[in-house]
Amino acid sequence: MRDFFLTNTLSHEKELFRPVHPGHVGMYVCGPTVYGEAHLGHARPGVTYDVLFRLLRHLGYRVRYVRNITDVGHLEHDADEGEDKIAKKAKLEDLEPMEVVQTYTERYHEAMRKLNVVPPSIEPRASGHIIEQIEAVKQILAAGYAYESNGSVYFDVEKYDRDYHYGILSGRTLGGTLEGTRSLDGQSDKKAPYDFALWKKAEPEHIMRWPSPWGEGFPGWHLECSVMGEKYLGEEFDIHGGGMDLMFPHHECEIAQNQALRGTSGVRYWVHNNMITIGGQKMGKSLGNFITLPELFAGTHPKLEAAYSPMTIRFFILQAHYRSTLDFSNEALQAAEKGYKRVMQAYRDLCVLAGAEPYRPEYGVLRDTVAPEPGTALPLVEAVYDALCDDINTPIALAHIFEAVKRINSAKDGKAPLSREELDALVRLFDDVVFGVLGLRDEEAGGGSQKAEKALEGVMELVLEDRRKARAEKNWAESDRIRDLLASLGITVKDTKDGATWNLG
RNA sequence: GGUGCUAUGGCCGAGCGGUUAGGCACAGGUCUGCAAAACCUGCUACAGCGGUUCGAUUCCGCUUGGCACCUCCA
Repeated sequence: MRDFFLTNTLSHEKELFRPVHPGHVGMYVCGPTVYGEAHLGHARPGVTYDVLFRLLRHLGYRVRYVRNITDVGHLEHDADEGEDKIAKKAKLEDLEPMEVVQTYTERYHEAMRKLNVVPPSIEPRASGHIIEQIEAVKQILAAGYAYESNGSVYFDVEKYDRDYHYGILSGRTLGGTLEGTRSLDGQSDKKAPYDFALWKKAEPEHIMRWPSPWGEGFPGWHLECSVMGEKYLGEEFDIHGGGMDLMFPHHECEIAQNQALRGTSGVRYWVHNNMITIGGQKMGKSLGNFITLPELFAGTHPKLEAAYSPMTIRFFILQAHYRSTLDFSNEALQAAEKGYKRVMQAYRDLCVLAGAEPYRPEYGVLRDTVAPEPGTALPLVEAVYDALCDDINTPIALAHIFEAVKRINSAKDGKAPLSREELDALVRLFDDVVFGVLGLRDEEAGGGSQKAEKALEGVMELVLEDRRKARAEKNWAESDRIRDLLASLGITVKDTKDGATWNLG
C-alpha cells in the first residue's frame, strides 16, 4: 500500500497516515446545518472530503465515512441568547422545523449529487440522537466537567483547562480566549464566558424541545459530533474533517467533550479545508455574499456572467489545494471550464486511439478500483499518485494529467504515437484517477439513451455528408449555414484534415 | 488586543535552498476557403528591506499589505 501523508491541524504538520485499525479508516466530517440553500462554500468540503474518501478507498482501505446533518441545536449569534437556526427559519416560513430540515436536506443532497459527491456511509442527524446526547451530558456532569444552571447544563472550561488544555487545536490559551470574548453583560447562566452549552433549557416559545433530567430543552451544537462520532466510529477514530471556520470553537469544544467523556481526545488526524472567498473575502452566510449552488448551475445570480456546470465547479475546487483559500471570480470559473473540457475531450480521443470503450455514466459512480503498487506504473502515473498521496495535492495531480492530455493530443495529431502499454496505462489513469478519485465525470457523454445516441450519430452522418458535398463544390455559404444551424442546436462542428467531427455542447 | 495563515508573471493557482509547475488569457507559427480545435514557439514571476548560505522566490528577522478565527458560518 502506498504511503499517504495528511496535514494534521493538531501538529500543523504533514504526517504519515496510519489508521488506528490497519486497513480500516473511520472518518467523520461536519455536515451542513440544514436551514438554507447550499452555497459554493458548502461545495468545498463536500468535494474535498469526497476526494479523500475516494482516494483512501482506492489506496485499499475500507472506509466508514460519517457526515452528519445538523438539524437542531445550532444557535445564531451568541450561544446564550441566540435562536435556533432551524426554529427561526421555521417560524419565518410558518413551517414545522422538520419541514425546513427535510427541504434543505433534500436540496443539499441534490447539489452534492450534481457535484458527483458520493453519499457518506452514514449520515446521522442530531435530532435522532437526543437520547445519546442526554447520556453524554450526564456522563460529563458525573466526571465533574459540567454544571447545571437554571435548567441548562454548561461545560466547565476552566475546570477542564486545569486538567487538560483547552485550545490545543487552535493554539489558544484560556487567557487569550478570554481577552477577545465579548462581555455578556452579566445576564448569563454561565460561570464564565467561554463555557459552552451541553444542554439548553427551552424557553416557552421554543418549539424544538425534548424532556431531560434538567427539564425540557435541546442539546448544544458541539455535543452532536462528539456523540455521533463515537457511536459510529468508536472512542478513537482516524480522521475528523470540516471547514477551518469550525476549528474554534466547535472542534475545540468537541475535543474537550471527548476528553471529559472518554478520556481521549478521540481523533487522530484533524483536517481542515480552507474557505472560498469572493473579492478576497470569505463567502458566507453572515456576510450575505454567498452564491448558492442552484444559482451557480443556472447562472441566475447577478454576480454570474454565465451558468457554470457542476463539473466546472468541481474542477475549479480541485485546481486549488484544499488548505488554501480559493477566490471566486467569473474569469477563474471560465478558465476552469475550459480546462475541464479539454481534459474530457482528451479522454474521448484517447478512447478512440486505444480502441477502448467510450465514457460510460457509471464511471462517475464510486467503483472499487485499486491503485497500482508503488513503482509499477508509468512515471507520469506515479507522479499523479505521488501528488495525491502528498496531502491530497489535487492541483499537482491535475498538472500531470494535463501532461497526459498533451501526449494524447500529440498522438492524435500523429506526431508522437503512444505504445499499446502507454495507451492502456492512460485509459486506466483516467478511469481510476480522473473519474474514480477526483470524481469528475464527462458531462457531455452518456447523458442520453443508447438508442437516441445511435440515431443522432446517424442523422449527423447524413447532415455532414450533405455539408461535405457543399464544401466539395466550394459552396461555403451552404457549408457555413449548416454549421451555424447545428451550432444553434448546441452541436459544434470542427473541420479537420480527415473530415468533419462534431460533439454536443 | 489575542491566535493562525498569507503576499508568486495579465488572471487563477502549485512548488521549492541551485533544474519548465499547470490552467486560462495573450502574441507568432503549422494546419485551414474561413473559423474552431490541436500542435510548435514566445511571455520566466515570486511585496519591500536586511540576515544566514557558495547560492534564496524557497530558511530567519523586520516593514508594509491581505485574510481567517476569537459570536453563528463549510
